[in-house]
Amino acid sequence: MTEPEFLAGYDPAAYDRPALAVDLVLMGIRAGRLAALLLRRSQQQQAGLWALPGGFVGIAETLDAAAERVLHDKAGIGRARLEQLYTFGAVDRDPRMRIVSVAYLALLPEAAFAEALAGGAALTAAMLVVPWAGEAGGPVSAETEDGAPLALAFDHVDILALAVKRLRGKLDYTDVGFALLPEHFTLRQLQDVHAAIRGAPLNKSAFRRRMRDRGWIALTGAREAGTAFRPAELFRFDRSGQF
Amino acid sequence: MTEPEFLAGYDPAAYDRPALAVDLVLMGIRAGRLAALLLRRSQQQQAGLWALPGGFVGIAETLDAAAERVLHDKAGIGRARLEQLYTFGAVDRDPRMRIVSVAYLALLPEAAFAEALAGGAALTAAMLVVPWAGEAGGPVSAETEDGAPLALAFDHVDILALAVKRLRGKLDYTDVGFALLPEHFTLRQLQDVHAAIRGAPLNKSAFRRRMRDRGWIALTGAREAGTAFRPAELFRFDRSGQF
DNA sequence: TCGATTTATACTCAGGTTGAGCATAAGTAA
DNA sequence: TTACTTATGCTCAACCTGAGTATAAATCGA
Repeated sequence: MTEPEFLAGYDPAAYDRPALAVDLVLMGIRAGRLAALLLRRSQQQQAGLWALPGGFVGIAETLDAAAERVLHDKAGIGRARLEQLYTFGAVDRDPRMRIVSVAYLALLPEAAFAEALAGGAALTAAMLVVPWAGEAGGPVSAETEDGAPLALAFDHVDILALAVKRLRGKLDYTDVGFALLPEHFTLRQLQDVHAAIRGAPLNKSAFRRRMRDRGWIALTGAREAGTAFRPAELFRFDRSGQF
Repeated sequence: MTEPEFLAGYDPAAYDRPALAVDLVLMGIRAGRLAALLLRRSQQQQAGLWALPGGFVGIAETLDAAAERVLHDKAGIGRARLEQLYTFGAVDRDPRMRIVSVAYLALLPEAAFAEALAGGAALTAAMLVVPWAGEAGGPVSAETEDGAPLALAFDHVDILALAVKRLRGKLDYTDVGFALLPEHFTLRQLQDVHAAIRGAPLNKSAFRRRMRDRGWIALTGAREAGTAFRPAELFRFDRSGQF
C-alpha cells in the first residue's frame, strides 16, 4: 500500500484479491452453559456441517456494517453488542476460493438467544465444551444440548475457540457479563454467567462483594418474583460506575 | 459466504472486492519512551506525511506471511514478535480506493529498533505521547525525539492508539514486556519498559517482588558491567514459568 | 587507602483484597 | 406454626500491594 508499487504504476485492481467476508459468533447462555448459534449448511461444499452465520463485505460497506447486516439477515436478530474478534486468513480455509474472514463476537441476552433460535429452522444452539486448563482454556468443541457432537465447517471451530478465550479475558474488566443478561438480574444470575464463561465455579461471597464494591451495578428496588424461597434483589447494570 | 448467494448462482469474483492490506506497528523503546517506526510518504497521496509500513496481501499469501514480508522488505527487519492487532475497514480510510487493512503489532528489542532506524533513510522513530487517563489511555499523538509533532497519514493515528492500548492490556499477563528487551536484562530495565508502556511509574519493591514471584525470569548468574555503582543481576526470560 | 556516593537488594509493616465459613433474613409449602 | 431453601450480611485468616528503611556492592575522589 506504499511507494514501490505506485512508482511502478501498480494497479491493485489488476491483481487477484482475496474475497473478504465477516463471520459472526453469536453467543449466549443456554441451560446455564455458554452457547453459540450455528447454521446448517445445505450447499454441496461442506453440506450438513454447521457454520457460523457470515457474508461478504460490500465494496462500500464498513466491516461493522457488514456484521450488522449479517446479524439481521442471516440470524434474524435485531440488536446485539457487536465487537470485532480477529481476522482469519489461512489460504485454504475455504476450499471454494480464497476468503479472508473478519470474525465478530455478538453477545445476546438469554431471551434474545432463545428467540433467535426459535425463528430460524436451520439454526441450532451449539453448547461449547471448553476444558478449564487455566485462564486461556483448552481446545473448544461444540455439541448439541443433548451432548451429541456437532461437526463444524471450515475453520469455525478455531473461531469459536478464540471467541471463548476473548470473552474470558475481558470478563473481569469489562461489561461483557452484563451483555448476556436481561436488563434486571440477580447477583446469582450474574455469578452463573461468570461461571459459565470461566468454565469454573466462583466463590460466592467474594464474588458478591467484588461486584457490589466495583460500582457497576445498582439496586432497582424490585425483587425477583415467583421464586420458591427468599427472593433476591434485582440489580441493573450501571454504566456510570464504569470510570 | 453462505447459502443464498450460492443458490442464486452467485459468483463473488464478479463483484467489486475491497483491496486487502496489512499495516505494521513496529514498536520499541527509545530514550526510555515507547516509540514506533514510521515511513515518510513520497507519493502524491498524502506525500510528506508519515505512515506505517504496509503492503497488499497476495492471493496465495497468509495474513501473517504478508506481515512478515512487509517486515523484511519495507522495514528491513529480520525477525520480530508479530501479532495481529485489529482490522480497519472504514470505507474512506484511504482516498485512493477501498482498502481494508489488517494491522499487526511487532515488538522489537531496543537494539533491533535502533538498527532498523539506521538502515532506512525514509524511516523515523515516532515517540508516542499517550496521556495516562486510566488503564485505557487517552488519544495518542506522535512526535519526533525533539518533541516536534509528526503528521500521520490515513487513519494511522488510530492504529497507533489501538496498539498502545493492546500493549497495555497485555502487559500484566503476557510476555510482551520481554519482547522489548535484550535477552539479558536487569530488573530496573524491565521496570523501565513496563513504566514506558503504562505511561505511569511503578512501585519499585512491589514490582521486583511480583516479577520474581511470578517465575517468568531466571538469574543468569552474570551481572551488569560498566556501571558506575553496584551492578545489578542479569536475568533472562524463562518461558517454562509461563504455565 | 578510605570514605562519600549511588544504585541494587532484602526486610518489615500497614492496608486492602480474597477465600471460606457462619449467622440471620425472607419467602413457600406442608 | 414449622421445616425448608435461598439471599444477604458479618467475621477471620491468608495473601498481595504500596511504602519505607536497612544493608550490600560497586566507583570515584581526596
